[in-house]
Amino acid sequence: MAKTNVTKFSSGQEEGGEREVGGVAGKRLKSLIERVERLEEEKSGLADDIKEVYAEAKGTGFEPRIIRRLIKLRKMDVEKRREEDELMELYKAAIGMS
Amino acid sequence: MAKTNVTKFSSGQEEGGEREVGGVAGKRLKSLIERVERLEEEKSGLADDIKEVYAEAKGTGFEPRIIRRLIKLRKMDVEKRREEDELMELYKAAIGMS
Amino acid sequence: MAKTNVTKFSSGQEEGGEREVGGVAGKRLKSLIERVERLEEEKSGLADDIKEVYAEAKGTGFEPRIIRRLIKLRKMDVEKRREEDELMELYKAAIGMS
Amino acid sequence: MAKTNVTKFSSGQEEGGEREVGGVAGKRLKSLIERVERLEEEKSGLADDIKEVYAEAKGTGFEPRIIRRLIKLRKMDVEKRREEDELMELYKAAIGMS
DNA sequence: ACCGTGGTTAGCTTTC
DNA sequence: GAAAGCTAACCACGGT
Repeated sequence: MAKTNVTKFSSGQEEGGEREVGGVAGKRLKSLIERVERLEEEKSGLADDIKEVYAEAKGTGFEPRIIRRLIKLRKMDVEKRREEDELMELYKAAIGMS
Repeated sequence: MAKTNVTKFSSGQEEGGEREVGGVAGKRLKSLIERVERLEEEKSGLADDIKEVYAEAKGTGFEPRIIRRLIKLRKMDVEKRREEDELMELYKAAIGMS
Repeated sequence: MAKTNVTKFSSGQEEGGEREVGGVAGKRLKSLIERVERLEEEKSGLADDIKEVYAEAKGTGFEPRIIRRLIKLRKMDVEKRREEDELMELYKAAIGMS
Repeated sequence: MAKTNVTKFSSGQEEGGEREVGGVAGKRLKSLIERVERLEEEKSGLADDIKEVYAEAKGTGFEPRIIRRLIKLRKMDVEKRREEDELMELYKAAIGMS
């Protein structure tokens, strides 16, 4: 392992920000954490959107369970096709056609 | 149960589109499915982004495992604070301070 | 929760066996642990067998990667069929044919 | 690379069996695949058995989570001891005590 | 309100 | 040592 960046970093939320324990590493870590948190927020927003769609579907008489199954099946189709393509690539590579 | 909307819907991908089994319901179902699929695609895009951030973190010497734990902790703190705030509001309302 | 079975139980391996902390619960817990451990041993034995088969395959000129892909594809077929059947059941249930 | 054995092999399940693409290699490949599949089936059977044990444990008031941790601990102990033994053998060999 | 199930995520093993 | 595939823990949802 090259660098280790072992950084003491308080887990509390002292408003106003980090004391310079760990120096620049602290800043960097904080930035990483905030990026992840932001992305996760967006992600869970989308999860909520999806739930809304299912709720709406249910409201108009479509069973969410069935829709879920259909979507799963379609996804499996896509994956199967992709998998087949990859296998084909493997074959080609094996016989020197890559 | 009011409406049931049971619609046979082929899971294959015949380009050109659905035969009119289910009529207008088929259209509606298809639309629902596509909305969900689109949202899930975006969602999994974000998941990939998050992975990239962790990869980058690792590349600069931060252990993803630790970062994950920090984020979890921060999330718990946030939720705890939110709950406390809600409780506080409740109390205020109870004593006519709202 | 009915029973809780909170049992102090030493994690060390004093040959000769457990002192009766927890009484009968200790015996029971030990038995459960040993059953799981035995099953996991068998399981990892099978994993080794599988590895051997791949090694043998490789030794006779078959690429393990390709075999893995083939097996995966076959498995996907099986799962897809199962999934389709379940969807069908769901449909039947939805229209009261269950 | 000595032999390559690249064999086109249909992933579908046409009952009645393989056309003779690849000849004897096809037979051999099929046999390999089936051996692996059989072993994996057994393996996943054992995984199910393990789940059952945990379910039973839970039913009688033991928390699976705790049992898992105990088992992990015990495994680590065993491995640690084995490593120590190996090291000991090494030392013995080094000083001519083997 | 709880249980069971299904889906997601993280950690581990193996491969290249 | 990096990348992928696999497995197992966790979490959230739907059903009872």
